[in-house]
Amino acid sequence: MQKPSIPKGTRDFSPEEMAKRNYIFDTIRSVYHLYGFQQIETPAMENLSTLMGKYGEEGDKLLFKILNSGDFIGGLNDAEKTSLSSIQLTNRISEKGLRYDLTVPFARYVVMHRNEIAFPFRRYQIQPVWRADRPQKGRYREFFQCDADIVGSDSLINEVELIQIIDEVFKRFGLRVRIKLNNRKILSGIAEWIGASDRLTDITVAIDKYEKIGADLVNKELLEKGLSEEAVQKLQPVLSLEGSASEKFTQLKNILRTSEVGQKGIDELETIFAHSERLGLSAELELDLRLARGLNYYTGAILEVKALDVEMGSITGGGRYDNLTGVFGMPGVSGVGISFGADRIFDVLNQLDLYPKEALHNTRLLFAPFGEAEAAWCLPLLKQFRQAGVSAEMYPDPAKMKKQMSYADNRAIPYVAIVGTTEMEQGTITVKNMQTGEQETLKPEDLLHRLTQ
RNA sequence: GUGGUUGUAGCUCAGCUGGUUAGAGCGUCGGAUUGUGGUUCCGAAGGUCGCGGGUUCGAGCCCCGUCUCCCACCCCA
Repeated sequence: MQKPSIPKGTRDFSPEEMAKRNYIFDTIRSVYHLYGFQQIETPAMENLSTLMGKYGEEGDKLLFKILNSGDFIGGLNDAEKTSLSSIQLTNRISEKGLRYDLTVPFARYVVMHRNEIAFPFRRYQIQPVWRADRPQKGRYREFFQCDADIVGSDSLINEVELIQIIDEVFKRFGLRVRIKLNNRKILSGIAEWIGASDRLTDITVAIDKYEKIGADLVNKELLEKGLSEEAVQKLQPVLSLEGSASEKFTQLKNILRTSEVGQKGIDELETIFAHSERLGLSAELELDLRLARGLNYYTGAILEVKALDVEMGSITGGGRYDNLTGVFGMPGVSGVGISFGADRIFDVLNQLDLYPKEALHNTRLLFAPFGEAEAAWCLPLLKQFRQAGVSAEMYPDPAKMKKQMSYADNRAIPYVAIVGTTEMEQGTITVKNMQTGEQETLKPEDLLHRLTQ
């Protein structure tokens, strides 16, 4: 018999891990509700035609494809079997794929349900997504995203609200973060200004690495991508802008004074900054002109969140996309959204051990009967405690007290109710506090009262 | 997808230049203790040495392939 295993980049979650993960999901969910977002779910698999071409060439490669059911090879003749390229063959034998993110399926959802939706539509969605990426620390092939989007509204107030949500969620986690903001329109303006409008994607991909690899290597990459020496030189003062957001805005306005789109981007960000500063934030809010983000459907504000106290990639991302539903035949709908990376947040909270004790809820009371008669006597009590909201369980087998005690110890159950013939006769329970080791004999209703105070 | 690295008990790891029956700690289970856990003592179970092939009288160790883990790219949560 072969040892069992699970696919590369996937994980099992133990009860303890699930308690922690649910704490994360519950926290995010309750903040979403607080801000008036409604939950939807979409299927794990989508038609490949929905997914392909939405994430760029790289993204298409990372899609998990599902083999057609039945005799998927039957429709091919012998010549096709040998002559088709693997891409052509894929198109013939696979027409479904696992979702790569939640945003594109959401766009598909909005188009299909446009007549039922009241716009502006504030929806959230917490589901797993799959990417055929090579796994690494903080990178899995199956992971959860926690998306919130607002579609059908151009207002920058939506961006401000999403930033408030991010701030509130990380405040509740007790995690210090920096929210980095930029705007694709500013990046367009910069590309225009250095005379390389057509190279926007290459520029954004390169400068996105600035923090990691430094100015020299970014410039080297830009030159390799075919930008002129002059254009790269012209870019330098923009990339190295320092100071507060307002100082950066002042300088940027001057640099991009001839670029209409650039000015628009600056105006948008200034509005978002002004509102956010007025409302107040616990997190740091930073204008980062080197922030670019890969997903090429973003058209306006873009944002990313970094944890301050631990080394980890971005733990939340988002931005505005002006025409995501356009590819599904519904033009003119603007949306803006964020996505919490639950799996990375999980890793970060683990490293810093930031879980509140009460979040890792557990059985509070274990009934430890000496035999079957005692167990039967305990059953109604068990029900009574549960009805009063005390999470309780009973050791079901007639086992030695030592074994029942070590079970309670192992499960970290704080109270054990010991019931033997003496207790049954007297109608009492002997309760042991597992932390202090103290033990006393009480009437069941007194114990119940104590545990529900 | 490219390059590198790793894999021995449930976990963390030893294992000599290739040489008899592959070890330790922790954990698990049983007992010391038939009404009491966390400490202590005694004992036991648990391994096709990731998988497949090769070299050799002989392979955990050498060679090839493959899978996995981790790291750097690519990209991203």
